[in-house]
Amino acid sequence: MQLGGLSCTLGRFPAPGMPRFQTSKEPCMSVVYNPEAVEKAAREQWDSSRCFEVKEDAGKDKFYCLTMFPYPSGKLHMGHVRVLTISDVIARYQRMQGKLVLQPMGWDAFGMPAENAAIQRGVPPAKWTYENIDYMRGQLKRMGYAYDWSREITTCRPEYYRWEQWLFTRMFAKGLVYRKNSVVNWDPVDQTVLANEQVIDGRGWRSDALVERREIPQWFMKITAYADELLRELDNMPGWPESVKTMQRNWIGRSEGVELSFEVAGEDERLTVYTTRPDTLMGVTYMAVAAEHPLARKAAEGNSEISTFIEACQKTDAAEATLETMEKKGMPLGIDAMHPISGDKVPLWVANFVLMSYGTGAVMAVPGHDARDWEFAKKHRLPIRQVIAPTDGSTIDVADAAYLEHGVLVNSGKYDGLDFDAAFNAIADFFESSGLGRRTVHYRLRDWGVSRQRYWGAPIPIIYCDDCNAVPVPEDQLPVVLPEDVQFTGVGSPLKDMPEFYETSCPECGKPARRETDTFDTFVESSWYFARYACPDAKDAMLDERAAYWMPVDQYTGGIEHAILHLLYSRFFQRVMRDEGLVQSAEPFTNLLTQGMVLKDGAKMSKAKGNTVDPQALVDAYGADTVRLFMMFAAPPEHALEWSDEGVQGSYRFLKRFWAAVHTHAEAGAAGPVDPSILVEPQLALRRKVHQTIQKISDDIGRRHAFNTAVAAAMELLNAIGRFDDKSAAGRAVEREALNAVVLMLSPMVPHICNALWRALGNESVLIDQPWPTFDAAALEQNEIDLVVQVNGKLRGKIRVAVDASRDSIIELALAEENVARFVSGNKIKKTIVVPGRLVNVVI
RNA sequence: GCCCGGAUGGCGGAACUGGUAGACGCAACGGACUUAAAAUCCGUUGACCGAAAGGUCGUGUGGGUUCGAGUCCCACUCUGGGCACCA
Repeated sequence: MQLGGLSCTLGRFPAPGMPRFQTSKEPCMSVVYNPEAVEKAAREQWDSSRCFEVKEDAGKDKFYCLTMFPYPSGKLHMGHVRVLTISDVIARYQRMQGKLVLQPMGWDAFGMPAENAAIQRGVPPAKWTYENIDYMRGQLKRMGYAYDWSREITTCRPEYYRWEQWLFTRMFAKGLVYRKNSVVNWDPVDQTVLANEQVIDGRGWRSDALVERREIPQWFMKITAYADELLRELDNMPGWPESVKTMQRNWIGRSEGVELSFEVAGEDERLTVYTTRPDTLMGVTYMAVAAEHPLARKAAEGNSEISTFIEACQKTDAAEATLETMEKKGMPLGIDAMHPISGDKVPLWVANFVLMSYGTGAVMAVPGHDARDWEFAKKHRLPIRQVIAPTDGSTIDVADAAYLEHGVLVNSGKYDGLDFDAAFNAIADFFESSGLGRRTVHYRLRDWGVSRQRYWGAPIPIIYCDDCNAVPVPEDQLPVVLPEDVQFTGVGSPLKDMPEFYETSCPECGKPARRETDTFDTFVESSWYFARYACPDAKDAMLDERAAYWMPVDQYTGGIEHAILHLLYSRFFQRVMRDEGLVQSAEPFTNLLTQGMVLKDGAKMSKAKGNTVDPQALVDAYGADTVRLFMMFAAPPEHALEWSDEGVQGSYRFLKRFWAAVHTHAEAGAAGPVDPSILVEPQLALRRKVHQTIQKISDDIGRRHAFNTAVAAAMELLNAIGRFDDKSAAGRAVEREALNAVVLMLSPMVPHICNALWRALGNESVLIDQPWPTFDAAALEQNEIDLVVQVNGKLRGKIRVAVDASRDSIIELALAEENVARFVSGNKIKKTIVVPGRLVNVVI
């Protein structure tokens, strides 16, 4: 971004105060808008009164307003500014509604970027993180966000993460965590585990080596134990966007199906598969197993072609998107399974798209009625058999494409003629009665793997003992503190080279034992921080009774990119905490606002892409209010916002006009209260506009969260005030009421300038404690309104009618309108539609 | 590949419940002020036809429903997000 030129023209603001307008009462106020001075004064006022620090008060309506806390990446970026401003506007608006508003801030402080910085610049992750936090905290304060800083949380501090270690041990006791093998991306050159993000086109980002799938033992949390509740409760969450709920429903992916087993020639163990389409069972023409499947391994022993293929299968990363888009490859194993009903031989293949860790590691293939199976069968010339026909009797050819709909069974022996439900039940019954299978409910959702082979994370509180196996660290030995003074090289975790960290004794038998050196996924910290803000200083418990007061969060705001993982994990943790007796509510977030991303050059702003825009330069040039205003005005909050450097000036210009309008009015002297009974038409019109605008902005902010149209409405009103030229006492009273309303209504968005303008208008009170303005219905009343007249749906004229005009008199006026009459003349009117208050449509 | 969004002037967007498409702002152009520039103020600005009145077209593409569609339905195109180790 090029702001060098800007600072030349904008860096030299006129010195505060021009003698002509200076008053002794407000030394830094003048008709020249000086954002730096105005904002500093407001900040000092808020800081010294500590007005955003809140204490629980059972007698008051609480409002917990929260933003997804930032990762301390170095400095604020536009995405932060956008979401934090949205949340701040809501918080300040709710305060004006009389609520006791909690708006806390903290740091999602563990994560990979700190390790990357350590590798690149040799700074220890802890030092880098704490320095970033200090810098970014300063930036947030400069933006004027209404935070209760006394509740600040930093997740890399032991006093924070000790409680998630504690919860983990509680979950261990309840059987909600377990250890199993799972796949990671292994970089064979750097000898390290890579994040999916660090794999580019199947190669390690630094080493450029082909990444391998490797299985290692890892800890899992049983989120699937809550799958059904997490799914069902979505139906009772009206405060969440439908799109997010739909994404979560699909992610959880509940399906009802049948688990059934096939006999394998020469094997004792049967091969089990899960299917939601048992009705297509007679169409199975082959089966596929994962490369890691024991049957594949066994077949590879005497066959170098198969073992080469299996090796090749493992030379790929573990991301689902990769698996789904890569070329589907497979090889026959030379082993046959037996079809459980027909007894036919079904060839067994090994395939690269089947994963051992998902489900049973084996699938039955019905190429006639499954798109992926169809493609694979075509490629490998496997038979495709039609066993389902359309219910409407039409014919299809499975040689052209798989038929995916439910239908009637054909070519299925005794099951022929059955529909989906009947066939499902008949075949499920067959397996259940023969003991070879059973009906099951299956979830796409998998248990949450929380182990990370990284240094900069919270240590997993487990001790491995040769005799006692994996033992959780006892509560009185928590926290397991992550050493912060380490040599970080990037090859493996330094914890693995620190005997002083991992050497310990078994809590159960006392023998020498070894600590777990893996750390938690950073999503663990972000899955409960919202509750900890209620009682950040609680020493003896994860949460105390204050959490019951503040939770659930009334308004949660964050990026749509978190629609699934973070929000689902948080919903899971909230339930774990509930079952531990720590909170009451099952759901952590009552209302969710997912703000769109700030894009630059059509892509998400990220350090990795190098397309970030630094808000600091804008704040330096124009002040925080201009940046806040622009972010609110540029787009509705849910939309992606394509960043453009232009347009910020427009917001700045508006604030200058706003400032000048208030001061010009105030310089002219006092103004009394409005007496509606003596107003005449232009005064009534402005007053009507004022109260219309109050009505609109209240709805825009309070209900719709449409901050962009709220700003537009305020701009319109200010334009109307500018055109209003009435120096009479009544005129000045109306203008004063109008300006007071604009200041109040813009104050959540641009709080600093409004703080100053409120005083300039002669108000002695503190702006942030003012109630939100209410509109006067009497001021909205009108005698006449304009209606649009259409002929056959096309706009042909406008008429002005009395508000209470009858339908007949409206039609009469409409037909009399000159242009309308021209289009109607000589035609028979078929019908006339009158939409009260809007339009007349004459159909000819 | 699968799931969830989006597409409206030169640009960001408005139109909330199917009822005046383009509010508000940016940019551009013209004018005022100025020695000049910046800042500020005033005006014009969807395309086309017309002297004007007014008309025709127009909300990614192609169909449909309706008196009336940016909005609802069907089929596409392009594009953003997510896909379990970025946060």
